[in-house]
Amino acid sequence: MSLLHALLGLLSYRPATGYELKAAFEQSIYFFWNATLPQIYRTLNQMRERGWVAVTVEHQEGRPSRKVYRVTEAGREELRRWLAAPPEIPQPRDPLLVRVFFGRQADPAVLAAHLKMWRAHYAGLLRRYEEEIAPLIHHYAVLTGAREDARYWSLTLEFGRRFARMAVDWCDAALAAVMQEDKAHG
Amino acid sequence: MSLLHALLGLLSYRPATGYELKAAFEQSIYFFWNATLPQIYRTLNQMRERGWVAVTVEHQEGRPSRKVYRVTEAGREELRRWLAAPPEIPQPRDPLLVRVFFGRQADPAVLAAHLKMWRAHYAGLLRRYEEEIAPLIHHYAVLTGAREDARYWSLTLEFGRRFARMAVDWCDAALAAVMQEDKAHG
DNA sequence: ATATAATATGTACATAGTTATATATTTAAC
DNA sequence: GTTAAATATATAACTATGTACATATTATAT
Repeated sequence: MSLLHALLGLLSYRPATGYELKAAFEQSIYFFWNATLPQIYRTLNQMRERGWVAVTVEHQEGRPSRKVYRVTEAGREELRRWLAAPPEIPQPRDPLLVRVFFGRQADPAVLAAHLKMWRAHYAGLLRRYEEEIAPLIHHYAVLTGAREDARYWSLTLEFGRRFARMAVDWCDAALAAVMQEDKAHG
Repeated sequence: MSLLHALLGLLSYRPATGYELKAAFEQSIYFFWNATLPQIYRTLNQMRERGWVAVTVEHQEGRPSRKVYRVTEAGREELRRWLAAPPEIPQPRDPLLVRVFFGRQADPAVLAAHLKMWRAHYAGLLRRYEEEIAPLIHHYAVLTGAREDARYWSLTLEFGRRFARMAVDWCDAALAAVMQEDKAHG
């Protein structure tokens, strides 16, 4: 299960609470894996049951206690084992492509609007990669001295960039085709 | 729910059994959505409960009966409604990218092996698109006269082609980076 | 003749993921 | 001073998906 191992991986950098892990996700793993808070808390419980993380409850006067999770040696072993296991090929699932597939039965103008919205999302993602994520990786690499790690983070960022660029380009081509259809038959 | 509407879409071409729908999936929708047989049967039951499909049981002597599903007028309306609804942006989930992200903690040689396996998958998919899926679309378009539909099918095929090509290219770049790492520190 | 694969329809169980809700504190804005 | 947003930790209920198993027929290969 990738979520469990993604959490194990993040905790291998430093101990954290469930909430902090969710925040860490949103700046990194989010782009190729994500989880909601309830899912993270449930998975952390599973990890504790298996002895892969240990919990320290930090009591604070008059405030709810923080549950800080840290990876155990068994957890580090499990992470290494998982990293060496052959990767599963993901099953892509995209509702837009289903809509395009059956596009003949839809209004071309509506389909074009869908494509424009979808294109805007990936164009925005591309901008975010350049302006937010790339500097963030550099910042972390310099600040924490994780230069070796940063090389691998950059590889996944590069995947995101290429995917978003591909999505925008395909969308332009699809939009041209759909709008031609609209003119001819609408 | 995209699965339900993908089934509705496939049934809009012609009536079919659950088994036939699974086979149809594997030649088309499979590349951007898929479902197992149990899931298809369960969803067909839901669709029947909502009045979107009607079932004809074809009894055959000494053989188990075929349950042929056909879309109702209410079902066609639901499909049109769904096609016009704004598309959800999918959350990408790829275990390989999680492994690359934490790649610093793995053996570079093992990571390279993962990337090679992943690359081979997308290279094979690209070949399959050219040699199997593209001719299949042409075949269907000519045979059934669904030339208008075929344009939309081709748009989704083009997405698959571009994605696979991007995946192969990124993999080559990532492999070069990882193997350099292996030489330097392995 | 025998075995295997393909056709055909499911149930039961397990896993994964999302949405809604509850609670309480701290910080910033008005 | 009050309100709203962000921080922080969850539980419950629901939806979606996947794996294993059960059953029976037909066609094909050996």
